[in-house]
Amino acid sequence: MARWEGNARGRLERAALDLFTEQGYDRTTVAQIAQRANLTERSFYRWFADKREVLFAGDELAEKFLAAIDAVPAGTGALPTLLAAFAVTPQVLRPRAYLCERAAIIAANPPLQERELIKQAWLSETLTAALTRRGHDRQAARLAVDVGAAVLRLTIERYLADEQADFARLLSQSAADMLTVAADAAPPHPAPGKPQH
Amino acid sequence: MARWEGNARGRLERAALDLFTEQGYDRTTVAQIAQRANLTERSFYRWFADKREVLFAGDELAEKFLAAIDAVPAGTGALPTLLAAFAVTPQVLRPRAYLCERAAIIAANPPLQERELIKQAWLSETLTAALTRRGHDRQAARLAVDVGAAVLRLTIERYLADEQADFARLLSQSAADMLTVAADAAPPHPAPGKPQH
DNA sequence: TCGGTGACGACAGGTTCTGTCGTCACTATC
DNA sequence: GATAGTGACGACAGAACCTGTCGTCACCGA
Repeated sequence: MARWEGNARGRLERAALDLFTEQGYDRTTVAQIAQRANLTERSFYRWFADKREVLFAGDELAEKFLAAIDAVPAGTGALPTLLAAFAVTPQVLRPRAYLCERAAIIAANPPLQERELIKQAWLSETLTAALTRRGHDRQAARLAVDVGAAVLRLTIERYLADEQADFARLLSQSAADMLTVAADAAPPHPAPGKPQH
Repeated sequence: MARWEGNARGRLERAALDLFTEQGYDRTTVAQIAQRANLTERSFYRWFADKREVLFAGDELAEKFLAAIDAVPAGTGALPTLLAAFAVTPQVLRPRAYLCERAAIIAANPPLQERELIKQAWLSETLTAALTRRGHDRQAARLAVDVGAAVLRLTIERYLADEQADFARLLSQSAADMLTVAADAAPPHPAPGKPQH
């Protein structure tokens, strides 16, 4: 047979991406993916925990973020720390063509969206833990991560929509927009130390 | 047989919750749930799309939020609109005992967490659409929803942790905390019209 | 030369979920 | 009342996902 060709994992990823694009996610079976990669269904499950995971391999983004957080000077606020870390995103971003093909597949399939969301949730918890280790209060850290994630989401949306965009510039623009939106919430209960006129 | 007992859906929910608590989510089969409810496996899938959905029925929260948004005066900012709507949460919140049992089951099972996340994501999109219909810019609406969701998450966490808590009070406290965290993000790039001293 | 290790195929089996069809209770209408 | 329509249900078959287990083959170090 076709054993020992090497890079079995990569062959499976490539076969899966192609088949998902050709005939849709739920109309392709794991057996088909394995067959195209010259492997058996059983071997697929040795490399990936389940059918969806073949589209979600790799934790480089989280690792980059954690390393970048470590590089931020101690004493920096939680949200500024995150925004500084997010600036490294372009270093690990795949080419736009790949991102778009993958995004189209995920957007069309609820099971894949579930996996995407749980990965994002895991990233949020990882970042929260990192901030907590740096001395931030747990609830404040989680709040900062959630707000930071909102900024990052908007930044990526704008980045994918604009071929020529500069990531760092979009990031600070989105942060500014977030500030505008957030400041709007002051009226109901005035912030301490900010007496009404 | 036990046909026509009535309230088949409710019997299935009760049986599922009990079995999940007794022996765990993945050690209970759909056939077992159906059997305890005096039904067949096939009937389970007539009431619920899949095994997980039995824990996630009901959209009262989203409906309440949408109605509350409609009641907010036109011209109100996106985030204040959301925070005002969130104040109706206690009206549809189940008893703490139920929430805790359910939360324990979900916390112990990744597949259920995925379903929880996708329901939250659906709620976010629903709220974003509602704000957009009210004339808000789409990106700004999404930003407000994400920030609002962060506030709501923190509020609910505090609410469940404190038996005597008043929801409205916790909500405005969390909003204030969010403002504190967000304002911290100003330094990197000064907001327009806010010259540095 | 030989034993250990890792990748793989082959096979069996459990569980989830869907399609299809026939049955039975309820209801409306004549 | 007889009749037809509708909805809930059971029974059966089957595809796809995922796991456990075992034997085989290539590679690597002693």
